[in-house]
Amino acid sequence: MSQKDEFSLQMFLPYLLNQAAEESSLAFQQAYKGRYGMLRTEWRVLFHLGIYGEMTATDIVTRARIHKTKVSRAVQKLVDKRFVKRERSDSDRRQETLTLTPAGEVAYRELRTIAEDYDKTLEEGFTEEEVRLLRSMLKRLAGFA
Amino acid sequence: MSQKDEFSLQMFLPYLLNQAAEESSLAFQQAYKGRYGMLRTEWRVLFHLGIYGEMTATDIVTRARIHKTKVSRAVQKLVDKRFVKRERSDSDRRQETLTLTPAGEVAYRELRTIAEDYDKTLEEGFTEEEVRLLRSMLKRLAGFA
DNA sequence: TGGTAATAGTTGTTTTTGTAACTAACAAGC
DNA sequence: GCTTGTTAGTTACAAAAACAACTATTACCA
Repeated sequence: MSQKDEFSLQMFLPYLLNQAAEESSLAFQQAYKGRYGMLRTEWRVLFHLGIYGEMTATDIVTRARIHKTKVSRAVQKLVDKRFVKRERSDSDRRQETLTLTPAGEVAYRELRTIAEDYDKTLEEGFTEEEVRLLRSMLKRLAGFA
Repeated sequence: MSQKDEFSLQMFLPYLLNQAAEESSLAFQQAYKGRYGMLRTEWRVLFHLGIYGEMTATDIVTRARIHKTKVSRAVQKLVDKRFVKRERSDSDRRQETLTLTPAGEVAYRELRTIAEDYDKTLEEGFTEEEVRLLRSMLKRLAGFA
């Protein structure tokens, strides 16, 4: 299968980023899907609550850049799984404050440990400096910087 | 919104990679979706044929790591758009050889130019050496290396 | 050569996502 | 205090993805 055209998909950053993101997400997906039957948005919501504590759905929308319908559905599923407690706020009865239940805390901590360990295996073979630079470039490409 | 937990999502490579991939894909999506009404799998198939020339659907499945049902449906849409010609192979009548039509070549070349230009804007602000390292790390994370 | 397995690709069904429209609560101005 | 606009979150419907089952053809091998 020789090249007809000298352009390479592996030179195209959006393509390369997507492939790297998909490949590197596979093993972690086993964890949250396999153990807890979660979808991608669900573990992200769980982690946001685990990391930042009490948040509203809109806080998560803003911070994680997930569409509000996806957040709404993920929260509903996490509530069904008894991982998240949802309470209408007294000061503004439109919004609801979300917090992890004890079971949610346990799930978060287990998944966080898996995430940390897995991240270390991804870093294997690269130097600390390389990883530091990779993260900083990715943050900028992601628009975090 | 202070941190309750010292773990950071921005330190977790799968998350960071996904955010960077999504953000960096947005602008290019405008091009293939807006101009040609294509989906992600469609431009990828188009590019594979543009780059490598004649291929079978399975070749694309293997090389692009896209599930065969997605490839099958993307090919169908590209055939409907008159961008791809599909022919049963004589040597093995199970497989079909795919090639770009002249209109497909035109679309490919236009999108490739947009891709190249866009890639350059993504690289802005980084040194050549940084970009080289980024690509090499992403290739390894993607399992290309 | 005839039977079983493997491969190429498609189709049908179920989940998940995307988009728009919706309800409920609050805010602001007059 | 009414009207208009905005915000928080949900729901309904359409589009797309995931997964499994299917047809047709070829390969293997006893």
